[in-house]
Amino acid sequence: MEAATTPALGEVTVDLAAVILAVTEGSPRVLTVQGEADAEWAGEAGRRWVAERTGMQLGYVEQLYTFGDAGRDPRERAAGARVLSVAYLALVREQAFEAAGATWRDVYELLPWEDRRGGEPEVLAQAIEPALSRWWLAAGDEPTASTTTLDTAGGSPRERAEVAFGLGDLGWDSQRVLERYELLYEAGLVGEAGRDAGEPERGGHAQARLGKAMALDHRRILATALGRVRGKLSYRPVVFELLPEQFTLSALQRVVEALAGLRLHKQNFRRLVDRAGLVEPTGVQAHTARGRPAELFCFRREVLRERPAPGVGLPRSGR
Amino acid sequence: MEAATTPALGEVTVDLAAVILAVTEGSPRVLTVQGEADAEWAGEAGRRWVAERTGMQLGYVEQLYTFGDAGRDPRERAAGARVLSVAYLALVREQAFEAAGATWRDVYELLPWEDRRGGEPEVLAQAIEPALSRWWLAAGDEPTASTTTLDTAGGSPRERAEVAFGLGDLGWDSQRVLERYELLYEAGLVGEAGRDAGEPERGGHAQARLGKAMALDHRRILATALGRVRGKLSYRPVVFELLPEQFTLSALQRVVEALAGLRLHKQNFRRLVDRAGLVEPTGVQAHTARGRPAELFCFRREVLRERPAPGVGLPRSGR
DNA sequence: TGCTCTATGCTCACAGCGAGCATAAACTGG
DNA sequence: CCAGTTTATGCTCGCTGTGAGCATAGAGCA
Repeated sequence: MEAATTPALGEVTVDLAAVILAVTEGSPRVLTVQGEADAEWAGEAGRRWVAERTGMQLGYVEQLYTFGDAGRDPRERAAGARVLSVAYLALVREQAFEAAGATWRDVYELLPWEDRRGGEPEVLAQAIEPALSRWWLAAGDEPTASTTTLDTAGGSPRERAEVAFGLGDLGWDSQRVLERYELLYEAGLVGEAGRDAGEPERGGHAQARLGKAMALDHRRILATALGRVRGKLSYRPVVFELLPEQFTLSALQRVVEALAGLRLHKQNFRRLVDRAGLVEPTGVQAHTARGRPAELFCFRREVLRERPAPGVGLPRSGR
Repeated sequence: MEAATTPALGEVTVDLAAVILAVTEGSPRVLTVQGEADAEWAGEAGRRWVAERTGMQLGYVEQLYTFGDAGRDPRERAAGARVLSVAYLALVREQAFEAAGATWRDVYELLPWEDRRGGEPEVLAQAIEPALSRWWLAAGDEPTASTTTLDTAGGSPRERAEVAFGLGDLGWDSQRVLERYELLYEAGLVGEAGRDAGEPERGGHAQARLGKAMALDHRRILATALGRVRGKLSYRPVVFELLPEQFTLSALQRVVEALAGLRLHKQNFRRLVDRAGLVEPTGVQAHTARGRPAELFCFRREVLRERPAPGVGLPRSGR
């Protein structure tokens, strides 16, 4: 690591990655766009950049993270340069599945352990817990990397795993998406880990890989994005970027649940968005297939002037 | 802006910026280090990179933001390339003022309107409010830029200013540091604005500039960092990265107050950190100059296993 | 009509937090 | 030694937010 003072000029390649999220039919979907582009992105130029590639009109856009780990892109070896990806997160409204040739992927097919709407997914107890505990036993109990930092819980592989996945009596923190993915990666439980290590494809008896792998480090980027959105839900009105102008409270709740990967208490959810002033009734009834018809609501902009952090506040421990 | 599809290879220069924060003698201080370096930073290599330049041992480090606006660096014109800075935020413990030639600067000399520990600073009512209202009157009431996004409050210059600075009966949100700086920049109230526009230095009768200017967009980066730290305070135990191993609750409170720029209710602060399980008593008394001696406490690591988001939770509206 | 399904209203209990009163333990100058 | 100052620490009151559940409303269907 003596390279720390190496000048970077000309040795770094920069590209852009956009993680576009939508919620369709009750499931979060992702569209990843990556490519070279001008460095400026956050403004209108970035919206156009994506629009050109996907034919979509982006709503909310924010910078997500800049990924630059060594070995994250095979082009590095080819070009002899570090490849840096500046990733952006964008939210778009529910829309046609196949928009202009773009292919949406179900987020929870890529990160199955993140969906707890149907209770704790069996992949956790069946595959993840036993594999992780085998891993931390093998890894020993020395704290990983930087003990200097108080933040990254504990430090020992075991403690990190327990906190990230809420094992034992610890609660599930829906925002720790990246921590979980990185643990699974370190423990070799996701396909990318073996691939990046240059292992051949595993055969039948091998450990089942969790979720579907993605190209490069796209799944890590997706995990970062999902964690970010989940966090943002509780203090910014980002959900409304994913919904049509008017919606029923149930629809709103379904979108929140889809992103959070949690089931929420219905009455309390209504009370929350109502009393927080996030929505206002339109007086119009939705025509529903079954059951009592619901009223349509819309986002109440004034809440931005009233509350410093308007959001839907997920429960602390999802179980 | 047809450049959106321009390939970036070779046209982008990347460097690193580190914003190092400490709290000394009750005031937050900043040390900015910028320079070319290897792209990988987050890990040990980055700590060494800073250690080489400043002789400091970093504690907590996280990636802050990647700055890449056009025109942010004069080298762009020279090199004909966009300059991208990947900025990191680091926290270090209270230490000698002059560490190995590094010069600390008082954060609130750079962003004076952010310090409300002595009540609302007079610069707000005296200079900022009148200048901002002149600005929004001149700017008209058309929503700025992207109305597409529901998030960025309101959109009209006036509403943005009112929300960011908590004008009228709106509350002060200590985290909106960047929003405030950018508004002042847009309104031409900080020195960098005129400089970047190529104006000559203002003479006597000109509008007084707010706070001390910094090179390039360092002050914007600092504002980003301060906002991030303030946010982090409430859900991560980052304060303890700035304090010695053992500390009195008053010392802890002073550091939090320094960062938040707010005065906190003493008894409630004690109750908070105590009942949240953030600290544990050591049984040792501190030898104080005056008043009843205080007990020394230390960070309680177990809290990381008990709470999903351990932090000190600042009040929503500081007034 | 009774059943199912979804929407909506309301209550209870408890935790968290803002504000303030009260006391404790050191030092100071008379 | 006492009164006054200063800082630390303990405790209470009241409001709000939130988790959990009971109950009712309104629509379609057998």
